[in-house]
Formats: sequence, structure tokens, C-alpha cells
Amino acid sequence: MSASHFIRQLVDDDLRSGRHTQVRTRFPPEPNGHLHIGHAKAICINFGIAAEFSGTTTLRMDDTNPTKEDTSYVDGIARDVAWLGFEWVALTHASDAFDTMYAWAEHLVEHGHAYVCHQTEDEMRATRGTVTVPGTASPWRDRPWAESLTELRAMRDGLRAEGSATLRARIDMAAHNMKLRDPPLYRIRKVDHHRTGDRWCIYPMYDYAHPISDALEGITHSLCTLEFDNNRALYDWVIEHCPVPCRPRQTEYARLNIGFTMMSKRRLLALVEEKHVTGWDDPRMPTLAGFRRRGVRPEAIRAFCERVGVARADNLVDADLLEATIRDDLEPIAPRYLAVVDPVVLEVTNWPDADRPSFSAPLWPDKPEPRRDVPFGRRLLVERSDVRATPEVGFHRLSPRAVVRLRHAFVVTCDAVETDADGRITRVLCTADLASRGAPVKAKGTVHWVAEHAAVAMRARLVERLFTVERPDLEEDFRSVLRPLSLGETTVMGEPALAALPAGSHAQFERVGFFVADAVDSTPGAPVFNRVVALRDNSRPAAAAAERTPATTTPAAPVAPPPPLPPVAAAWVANGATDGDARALAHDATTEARARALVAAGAPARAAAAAAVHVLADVPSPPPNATLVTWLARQADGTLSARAARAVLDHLVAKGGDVDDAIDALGLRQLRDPAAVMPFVADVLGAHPDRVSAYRGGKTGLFGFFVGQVIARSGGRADPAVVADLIKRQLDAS
RNA sequence: UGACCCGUGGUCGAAUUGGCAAGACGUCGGGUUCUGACCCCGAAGGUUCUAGGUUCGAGUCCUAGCGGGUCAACCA
Repeated sequence: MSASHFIRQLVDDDLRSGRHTQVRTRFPPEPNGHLHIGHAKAICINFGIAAEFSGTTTLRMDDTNPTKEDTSYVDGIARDVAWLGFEWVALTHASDAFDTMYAWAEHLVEHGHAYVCHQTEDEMRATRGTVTVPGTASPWRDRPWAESLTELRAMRDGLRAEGSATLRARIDMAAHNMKLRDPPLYRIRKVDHHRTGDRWCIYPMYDYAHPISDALEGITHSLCTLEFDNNRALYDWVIEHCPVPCRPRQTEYARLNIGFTMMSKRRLLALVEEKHVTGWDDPRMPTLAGFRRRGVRPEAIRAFCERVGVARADNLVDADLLEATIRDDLEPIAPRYLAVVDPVVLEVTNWPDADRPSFSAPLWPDKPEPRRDVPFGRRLLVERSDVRATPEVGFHRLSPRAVVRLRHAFVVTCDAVETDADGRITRVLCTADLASRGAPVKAKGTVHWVAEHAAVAMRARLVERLFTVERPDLEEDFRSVLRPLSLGETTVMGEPALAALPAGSHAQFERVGFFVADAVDSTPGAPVFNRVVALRDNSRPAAAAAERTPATTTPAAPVAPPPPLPPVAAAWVANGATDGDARALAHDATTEARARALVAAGAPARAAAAAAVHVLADVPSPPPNATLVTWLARQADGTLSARAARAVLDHLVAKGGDVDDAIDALGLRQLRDPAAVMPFVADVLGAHPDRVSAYRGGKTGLFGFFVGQVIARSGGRADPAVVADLIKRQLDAS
């Protein structure tokens, strides 16, 4: 069972409350590029939520802008979603609904909710105002609706030039939310659409088309990323003013960001077009096509999306988390092989060159079958990085006098490490313990190898991160932080069994990493390998450890002097209100008026202020002030606990009447006699023996739990102070 | 600068809606091992951004401040 998040809860609530009987979601990409890992999160959320609640999801191409979109991307998108493992109930297009959208545009015009505007793009921008200054109305804002309708039809019929007219919603040019300042709904684009051809020369904007598409598809939960938060008001406006068959609701969550990864479609396109990568499916790309090519399985992507969770806070996920998830996915499924990336010759001096046997070895550790044969001989190739002429401390691989296991073969003793004039290792000489194969002989370390006579040279790409910095998206020019040679194309020497792997096969090159036989470049008998991800390296030589110490700089918290009290607040403070309450009153005139009325009716200023701010603010039509004054007095004299006071208030709001009658009707007179409270305490303590002992064992945080339970059990009547005192005595006793 | 959204161990994130600050990844230590992988055990790591307020009780509610983000395309 996966961890819950706020969207799951929302959907669950809607189902429980009967607001919906089924869940329908949609994944609405614009077909103007390829899907990336950020979209994967959206896909997992939309399809995942629907699947969890036995609902359905449509895959919708959001194709409202014919100048940017292209059919060629549609197939790629559909393929990627399917690859991730999700099934759509229907593949739809925003353009499917162009007729309805247009009809409802006329509907809006006829009801005075939209008008045709002839401002130029620049004029519209200028009159929209800014975030601080309101916009000014278009001269066409109040023209007769019939005139707008005629103009709209003229636009539709191609009688108006591009840029000469738009259909605008008539909402509020002074709205704080800029999206509401009479946003364009339709613009003229005299270009063919990839699906509707030349049928239309006007096209709906996203903010208009999206809610209609949702409504027409019966979407219950329209899930999108946080940057559409401001658009929700417009979404709701469209739903409100069009004759929609149902009313979907939009909910936003934070988009995915990953370290060392660039997610912008536009810049991804630049990488491709400027040939910094080999294509959309370059194994370094964060596109789904790229991950697939690199050998990452959809299971890993889905697990990753589950691990990062869903919330509304901005985030930057460690690139390590993605790599760890990929390893976890491949670990149990990838068969093991031996391959050497940077070979150096090792000679087993007590092994005759003519003797070239094959040793059978299992493909998985801990599993005896299946197996493959690994050729052996006098001359082997081992990893250069596994050899040292003079080892550092903690190095337990090949160095003079070291005893090392050759994986699946013998334990050898290193006799000599030969180097050339530059100190570069040229040859390693060893003596094998001929009785050690398959025997429990201890060695300092284990090393992978291939027999020189049987080694197969294979192309491999030691794929590395594309960028050298964690936030390439923050760079003025991402090109300056591209890692050179990140594709890492090289030749590796592998055991013969590797050559037989078909394209798409995963393998672990032991001690090197997880690889996949490239689906494109591999040929039968000659696979080309991509490194999916390197193995985790837990080695910790002293030098590396020092290098690893994180340099975290915590910015000093700025100390701000408290701002001056507004005059209104100062007056309240002078009369006894607390500082915070006074500020709150100054902040909201309605609340302040309410508090003042209470004081006029005879309530103490402090209590009146507190009640107005903390309780009455949520009450639309409170009881008469005289009643409230009594209500406050009952709290002051201890008749009513704070908790009970709210219940009484609810009762007064609903039924009216006298405070004391309400208290009696509800039975909420506060219990202050310890003898009356004690039974509740005993009940609670008796019901939770485990927690009682936990508390006595030191988990004192449970105290609040006990108090809460007792008060709840008493129906809110028990005096908290009495309860606390009794519990303390009981728990500290014995 | 205005409105809105958001601040919980290094990272991502739970917290039964006001009552015991989960979990994962990472880090550190140990065990196991014919992969320095995997696996197993253990530990550290928190003033829940800050300051006030309400409350018996605040990560949760209120106010202010600080910090981050979004919005001012006839893009989506």
C-alpha cells in the first residue's frame, strides 16, 4: 500500500461523501515535444489515482495551438504513456470539442460574458495594468452583445485578419489575479490544424478549452501542477458560465525537480536541435524515450514517482534517489557477467598457456541456476583500477603480496606489478592457489576478469550526467555547464556469453554497473551496451571521506524589529487586548466592528477581542451581542470550558435562545469537582494500559493524549486543569 | 512592488484534521559475503522558518515578520 497524499485523500473524501461515484482523470500533454520524467509524475498521479479507485483516465492531446503542435509527437506521447504501463480509456484531443467550444463562445457573448476586442497585442498588454496597478477597460468591452456576436462570426468565417480581433471574457480588469483581467478566449490563426485542417481559423486558448474538455469528458478531478494555481479562478469561471454537463474541479500539486536535470521542454528541444545530444532518446536525456534507451525500466520510473510523493511545496529531489531507485529495480532481475572496462594483463605464472578451460558460473548470486561458461587461461585481463604498484591504506585488491580472489576462479597471490617508465601499470604477475577454486579460501578482495584469448571487445557507453551543476535550469546558459564527453563511449572486454545477449537485455557487469544492450545500435552477436547506472560504492578510503564532508552554509536568520502597532491596534492594546489580537483586529474591519459592538454591550475588551478574532470570525450570523456577553461571562466565571463554549455557540447560532438554557440543554456545565471528573480519568487510563506504561517508561509526550481522551470522553465538560491534575497524580502514583 | 501558493532532520515527505513529530532515500557504525554490490542489525540527525497570540494542549488555528515560488503570451 502506498503512502497517502492530499490528492488521494481528496478523491477518497469525494467518493465517501457521495460527491462522486466514480473517478475520472485525464493526462493532457500538448503534442509539441516529448514526455520527460516530470510528465511521468503527472502520468503516475492521474492514471495511478484513477486506477486505485477503479476509475478511468483519458489521454488527451491538448492541441489548441496549431502553430506549435504536430502529429508527429502524438505517437511518441502515446507510446511513452503505454510504456510506463498505463492504459487510457480513450485517446482524445482538445480539438475534438472545437464545435462545442465555439458554440459556448457564442453563448458567452449572448449572455454578456464575453466580447470581441480589437486592441492590438501591445495595446492589450499596456491596458492590462501590472500586478500593482489595475488594468483599464478595452473600448470594446461594453459594446452591444449582438455586435460582438457578428464580429465573432466574422472572425470564425475568416473575415478578420490575424491579430485584428480576439474574443475576451468580461470579468474584472482590476482583479488582483491577472488571469481575470478580461483574458482572451479565442484568437485568429489562419493556419491549418494538424487534425481539423482548414476548418477553423480561430482557435481557443488553453484557459477556455481546458475546462470545457474536462467537463465534456466527465473529468471529476483535474490535476495539474502548481503554476496553474492562478488559472484555477478562470477555470472555475468558464465552468460557471458555460452550459457544462458537469463541474470538474482543479487541484494543483508541485511539479517534479531533480538535481542535475533540466526539465524545460524548450531547452530540451535546444539540446536536440543543437546536437548536444544524439536525439530525444539519447540515454542522457531525462525524456522517457531517453530513460528507455538508457535501460531504465518503467517499473523504476513508477517506483521513483511513488517515492518522491505528492505535495504542494517546491522541491528538488536528489539525483541520487533516482539512481538508487533504478538500482533497486535492476538488482533482482539483471544477470551477472564479467567485463573489464580498462584492461591490464594479469598473468597466472603457474598456469600453462595451453590450458584453456571454461568454468561454470551462476548468473545470479544465491541462485545455482541458470549458469554460463566462463573461459580461463594463463593470460587474463583485469581492471586497471583494481591494481596498485603501491597500495594506499584500505586498498584490498591487486598489489604486491596481496591475496585476491578472481571471481568464480582461483585465489591468487600477486607477485609483481610491472610498470613502464611513466609508472603506468603494464602487467601483473600472480601465482594461483590451484586448490582454491570453489573452495572457501579467504582473500582480501575479489576482482573481476576475462580471459584474454576469449575476451570479446564490445562498444559500451559509460553514460554520465549531462550537466556538471545541480541546477542547470538556473544557469543563464545551460550550454556552459554541459559535461564534456558525458556519453562516455568506450570499448569494454567482456566474457563471451555477453556477446549473445539480445538487444534490450539487462546485465550487471559485476563490480562495474548495470548495463543494457542498446535497442538501436546492437546487432545480433554484437551488442552495444549502455550503462544504466553504476553500482553503489560504499568504499571509504580516508581521502574520499574527507572529500565528502558536506559544506552546508546556513544563512543567519535575519532579526527583524517588530513593526509598529497600527493606531487601531494600539487602542485595543491600551484597553487590555493582547498584542496579536489587536493586530488581527486592525487587519480586518468587520472583525473589529464586531469586537467593538461586544464592548459596547458590556464585555471586557480583552475577551471581546479574543472572541471576535478566534471564534466569531468563522460565524457568519452570530447571536445578539447581549447573548454573546453572557456567553463570555460564563467562560470567565468557569461555568463553560473553551471547548464547551464553541459547542454552546453553535447551538445558539442554530437554535437561538438563552445562554444558560443552552448550557443546560447540552449538559455542558463544566465539571470542576475532581470527584466528578475522576471516573473519566479512570476509564481512559484503564483503556490504554500500554500507553500508561509507555508514559511511565519516559514517553511523557503522551500526557496530552490522556488529557485529550479524558476531555473527549467527558463530552468536553471536564475542566482541563482538574483533568491534568488528576492524570498527573494517577500516572505518577505507583 | 500587489494577489495567491508554500516553508517539518542532508533530501523527499507523513502526522487520524488541535492530542505520542511516521516512513523512504542519504549519512555513520557493525554483521554477512567469492561483487567494497545486494541483504541484515544498530545509531546519529528536529527550537516543525522566526516572534507573538488563542488553548489544558499548536507542526496544525490567528497576527506580524523572514525566506522561496507563481502570475503581468493573442503559449500550455
